[in-house]
Amino acid sequence: MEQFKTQKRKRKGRVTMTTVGRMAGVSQVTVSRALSEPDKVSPETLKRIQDTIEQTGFVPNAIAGALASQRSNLVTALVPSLTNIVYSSFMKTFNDSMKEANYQILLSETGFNPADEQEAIAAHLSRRPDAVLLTGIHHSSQTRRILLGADIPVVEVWDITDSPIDMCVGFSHVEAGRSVADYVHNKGYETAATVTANDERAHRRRDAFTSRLKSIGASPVIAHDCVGPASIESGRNALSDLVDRQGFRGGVVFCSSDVLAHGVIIEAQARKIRMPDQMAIIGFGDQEFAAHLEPALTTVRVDRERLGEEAAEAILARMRDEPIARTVIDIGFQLMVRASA
Amino acid sequence: MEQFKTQKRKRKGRVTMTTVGRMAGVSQVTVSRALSEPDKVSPETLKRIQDTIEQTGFVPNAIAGALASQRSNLVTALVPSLTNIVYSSFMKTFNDSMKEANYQILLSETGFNPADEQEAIAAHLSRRPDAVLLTGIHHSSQTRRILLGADIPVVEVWDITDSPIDMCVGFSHVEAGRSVADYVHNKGYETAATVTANDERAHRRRDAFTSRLKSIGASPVIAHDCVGPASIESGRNALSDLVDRQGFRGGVVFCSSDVLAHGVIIEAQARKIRMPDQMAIIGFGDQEFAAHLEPALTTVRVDRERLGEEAAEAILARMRDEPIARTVIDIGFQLMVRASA
DNA sequence: TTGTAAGCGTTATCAT
DNA sequence: ATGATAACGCTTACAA
Repeated sequence: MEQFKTQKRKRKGRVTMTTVGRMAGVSQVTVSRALSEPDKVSPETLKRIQDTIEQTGFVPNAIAGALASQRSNLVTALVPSLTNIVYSSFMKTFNDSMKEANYQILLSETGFNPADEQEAIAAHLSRRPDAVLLTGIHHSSQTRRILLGADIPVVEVWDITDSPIDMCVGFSHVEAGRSVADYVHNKGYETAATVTANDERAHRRRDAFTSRLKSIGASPVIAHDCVGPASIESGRNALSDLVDRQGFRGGVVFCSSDVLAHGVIIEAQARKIRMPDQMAIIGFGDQEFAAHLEPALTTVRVDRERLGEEAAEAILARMRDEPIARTVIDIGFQLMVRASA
Repeated sequence: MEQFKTQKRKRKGRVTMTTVGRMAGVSQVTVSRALSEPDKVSPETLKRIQDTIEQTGFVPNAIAGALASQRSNLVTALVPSLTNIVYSSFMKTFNDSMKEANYQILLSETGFNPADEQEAIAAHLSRRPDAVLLTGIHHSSQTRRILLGADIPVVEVWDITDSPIDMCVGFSHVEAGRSVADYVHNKGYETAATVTANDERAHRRRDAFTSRLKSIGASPVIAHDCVGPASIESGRNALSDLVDRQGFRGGVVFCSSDVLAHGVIIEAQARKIRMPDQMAIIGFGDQEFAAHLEPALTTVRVDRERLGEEAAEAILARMRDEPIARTVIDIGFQLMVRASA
């Protein structure tokens, strides 16, 4: 049979509001309205439009929508690592809260150096997000500048400062390190060691811990700094190093993360070191497993779920043009004393 | 008339290519070219434009660019969970590979039910991504339809099928379950139990494991199914249940993830059960810690890093309009035999 | 209730 | 090498 192309197709026959409208016998605007303000469209028209949409599988073009309305319904976020549960746990609640308000999250990993961050932020801003979440408070001045120029809510998390770019939700790493030092001192541990991942904030906790102990007059702290990221393996290696090469003979070990502490515990067990009397272990983060290790891990709890929610709430409040009560929210931390120290 | 136009809708002084051009004494188009094809612009003009960009902190509007060019440089991905290392590890390499090709990733969590997925996919497609990654191979027919209608590369990962929507990178969960069963049988373990998280693919591995053992003529497998997601805690509870309530007296335990297996090991240790002779443990996933537990965990390794890379490569090849060698890539799995079983 | 028209800030296509 | 002009597919006045 002869087949005629009855339709002249521009572009692979993409379905737009215009085509939907044509099929439903209305104008493009009416289709737009049917989607965003259904009340303002007569029931019959609405029905016809909805049927056509269903039938064609039409999906509105949010890009065009964003360009026209100057709102992208996009929020971008930068985290140091996509695979680290510490960050993904607050991103999860942040994501959930924002999704509820109909925002999508564009997530990227920040490299370690500020130049990378700047590039990443520019890439994000080119998508014209309605808000931005950043992990950490140290940013280049150029970064701050273009962020301020974007004129959108910005929330910095997982650390705290008096002078945020816009808003800030986090806690003091220095205070956390000091608190652990005080606990250790009050418990009467004679000697202390640190096991620290390669992470700027972990370093700050370690330094605060060490200098607090020093100022209290305790004996010098032995330090093992891991080369890479935290892992069970590097925790085990760390204890081996402390014991075999640095002459650590017992006392307390403050680890920069629960994962490292876990590795230390496994290694100590393998070496038949009794915990906590011969060796006490303190972690950081209070991850899910911390309470369920043997011995249960003493650690510092940060409410990451709440952090994500507060960050979302801060952004949403600003978007609603609400008066902002506090632009800096300290969610604090809590020492979870368990069997290991 | 023209006087009115000028007064229309005055917005905040956003910097656009037009304003940059005005400042640099060229037209908007030339600014666009300076950014995308610098060679086609005279060195002096280029310099002037670049200076102006630097000075104004201009960030190109990718939304407008995407609308005009019909390419978003966006790829969207759907994973079951943002916090599960299993998924984040292949998303990391996928992300890295795509970023290298100048794509950004929009990531979302899929709920458990297919209706959620459909909604999520529609939301993603509205951003007009240049490609889509999905976790899993089971999708509603409407989902398949709008995905096909989008006419972009689609890759389904972490499972395998002969009839992918477009392309597929993964492995057979059924084969994995069977392999473990064969190993268990050859090792001569008399009794077996399973500890399984609430996850469709984990169920398939469990069922394949159980029915293979049955067909070989082994004694029935005792099963503990966790309510929530995998965790150390649920692993410990699982073993308690198996031993205290289901009368499991030893043999081998096949866990649906290394995390659960870890919990089982901790509980077994706490109960002074000797491993592997009294009780052998097998995990799934070969996560970083598996090799470093005591006893080191026997588990099934899936090369998640490679999976992410292959998925990216598949998408990129299709975008380059290269002939596609295989639309289904089986990356397989490998039994890592260690001390625990 | 529905439609018309003017953007939104780019890229693509031709001219010059 | 540079520019004018038309898309791109929507939203937002404003008109009917």
